[in-house]
Amino acid sequence: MPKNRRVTIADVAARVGMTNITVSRALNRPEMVKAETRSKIEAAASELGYVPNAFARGLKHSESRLIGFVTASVDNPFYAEMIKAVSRHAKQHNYAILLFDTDGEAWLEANAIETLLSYQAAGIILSPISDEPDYRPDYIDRLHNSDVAVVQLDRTLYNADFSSVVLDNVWAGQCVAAHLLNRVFAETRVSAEAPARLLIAAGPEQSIISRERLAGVQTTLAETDRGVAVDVLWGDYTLEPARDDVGAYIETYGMPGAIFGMNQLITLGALQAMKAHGIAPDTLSVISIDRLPYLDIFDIRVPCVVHDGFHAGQRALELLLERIADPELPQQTITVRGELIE
Amino acid sequence: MPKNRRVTIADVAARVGMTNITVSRALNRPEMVKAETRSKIEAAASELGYVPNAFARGLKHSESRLIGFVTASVDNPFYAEMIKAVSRHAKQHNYAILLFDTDGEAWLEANAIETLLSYQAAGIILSPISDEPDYRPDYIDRLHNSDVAVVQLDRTLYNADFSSVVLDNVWAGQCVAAHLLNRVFAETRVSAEAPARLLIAAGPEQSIISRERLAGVQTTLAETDRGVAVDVLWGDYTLEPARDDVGAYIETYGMPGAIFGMNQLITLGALQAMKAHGIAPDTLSVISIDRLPYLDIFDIRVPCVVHDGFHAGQRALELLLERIADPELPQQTITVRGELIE
DNA sequence: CTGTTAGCGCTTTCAT
DNA sequence: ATGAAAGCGCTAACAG
Repeated sequence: MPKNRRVTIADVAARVGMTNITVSRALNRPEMVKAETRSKIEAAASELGYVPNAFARGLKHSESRLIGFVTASVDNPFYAEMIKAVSRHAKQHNYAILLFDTDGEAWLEANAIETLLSYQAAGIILSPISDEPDYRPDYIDRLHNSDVAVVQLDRTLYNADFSSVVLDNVWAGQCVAAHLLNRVFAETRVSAEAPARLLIAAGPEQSIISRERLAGVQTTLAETDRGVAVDVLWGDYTLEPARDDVGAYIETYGMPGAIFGMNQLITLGALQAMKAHGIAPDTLSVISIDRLPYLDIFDIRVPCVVHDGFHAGQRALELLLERIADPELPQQTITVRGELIE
Repeated sequence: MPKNRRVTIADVAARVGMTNITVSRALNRPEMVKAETRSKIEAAASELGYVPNAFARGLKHSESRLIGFVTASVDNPFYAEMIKAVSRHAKQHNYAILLFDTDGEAWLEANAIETLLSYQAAGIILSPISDEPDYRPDYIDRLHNSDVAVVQLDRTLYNADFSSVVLDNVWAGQCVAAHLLNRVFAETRVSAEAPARLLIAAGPEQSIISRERLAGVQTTLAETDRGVAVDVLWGDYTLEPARDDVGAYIETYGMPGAIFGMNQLITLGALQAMKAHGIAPDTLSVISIDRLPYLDIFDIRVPCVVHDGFHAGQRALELLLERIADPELPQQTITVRGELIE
């Protein structure tokens, strides 16, 4: 059986002996049509299996009910959580989500933006591949010149004038340092010769997020007279380099007083390195940003600063909807503060 | 500064003193246009910031480059992996992904399908909220009557005639049973009075997937003369009921010989229940389907049958593309077999 | 190689 | 309360 030609509004109209426009109205502005006509039309529509054509409608209005979500990694659990939040709230407002996983590639990110523009996306939630100052993609201007609403999420483009929902990274660093001072370096006294060492496994050296987290740690440490020396290993927010570099560090300098992993994957890398060097997790204090899921079931406690991804995603969508409703609104930045979980 | 009206093909045409169609051709069929004209047009297009209107194009062709991905849980890591695979391969073929998280709600699933139909989606990858025989959503017929390609992924609708990529659930069950016979119940002898007990924490009682996994276990156990009694706790693939029911079971019947959790969350629930009852993970053998990530770092070994979500997603997209290319192709079922990881 | 015409499906005028 | 006509932006089909 060959598939039937698509049912249009005209087919429905013919069926009930009316014209297109009446059908259109019956379906979209029911109050403008006599109740009797309307129910005839509705019956005919569902009988024929009428489905409105989103393209025709979009072309007419030159606006769409599409929101783009652009991220470097759908499979990062923190992003998955944010996607879930965005998706859930978007559909409450009758928007659908176009999802782009850029895989960390600049050209895929540029493509994604281009595609969203061509679909007249009402808004874009953008978590770019990099927050480093020298990443200045060409699409920034096109975005500014178009009338899409844009909200950056978690990562932001350096100096780009868009709204954003970001984490309070300085605070997260302070939190980590405060916890370490209380628990791990509590005994430490000023001692220039053999200072206590804190090893920080960070993201990229130019990443603003990493630098803020580091700055948070340093300011809090500087407020005390405890002589804690900080060693930083720059990485890229993935597991492998963190594992290798922490391993190399331990071989060269021995065990530090504590290790701070700047995200989930980095921390897991550090823990793997420790395991490879026969260091049990409870011998060496490890602290993280982002939760290491379900470890509590096994009585492994890695304290961490946890951010509510669901909340962040929801706020981003709210910001986006506000800007869609009123494009003249000033850009806003919302900061989401994490919480230390022991 | 007010946003400029959208740049159309006509604006570009005016700029270079040509007509629409030439511009259209220069952009889409470069070989049909004189090289010189083409480069003038390309220059003008990029200068004006021309972006093709996907709606106009879609309306014209009555086809879109959109693929729908409908799932009950974006935040399930197994699905996240499949989404990543689908997304990566879709963009290689110039398709974008419309993502719908149905949150386990039938009406949201129906909405998602409706929306995809209205966007003339070229194809839909569908992982429905339930594979139980009494879940027969209305949209099945609409899907059959339309010309969207549909591939079911992981979960399938009972008796719906769509292609699908599913896991080899019977085999997974057999694998689990074989492993238990080798390692845990190796010593067990026929003993009608006090048989060894295997506790299975399953999904919904009517779920085909759960029943297949169970059937796999039972056939393999039946091939031996080891007297292993199987107790099944039906649940819903989430953590909490598994945790509570396993806890209650342990209180009533004491510790079983082994526990088999039918997915990641169920197994985690079982492990939580064990912890609550002071049973260390290495005292009681636990086996799972789906990997419990990163536990090896902590020397916790929960053997599991692991399925390659990335591969499954990729196969699903391939199947979909084949059907988009040739809608007359017969429906196919691809079975992905897991692997036991100790 | 380039232009004219027409139409995809829908909805916004402006009538009736 | 309903209808006629026009057009959103783009591209087949058919000239030239």
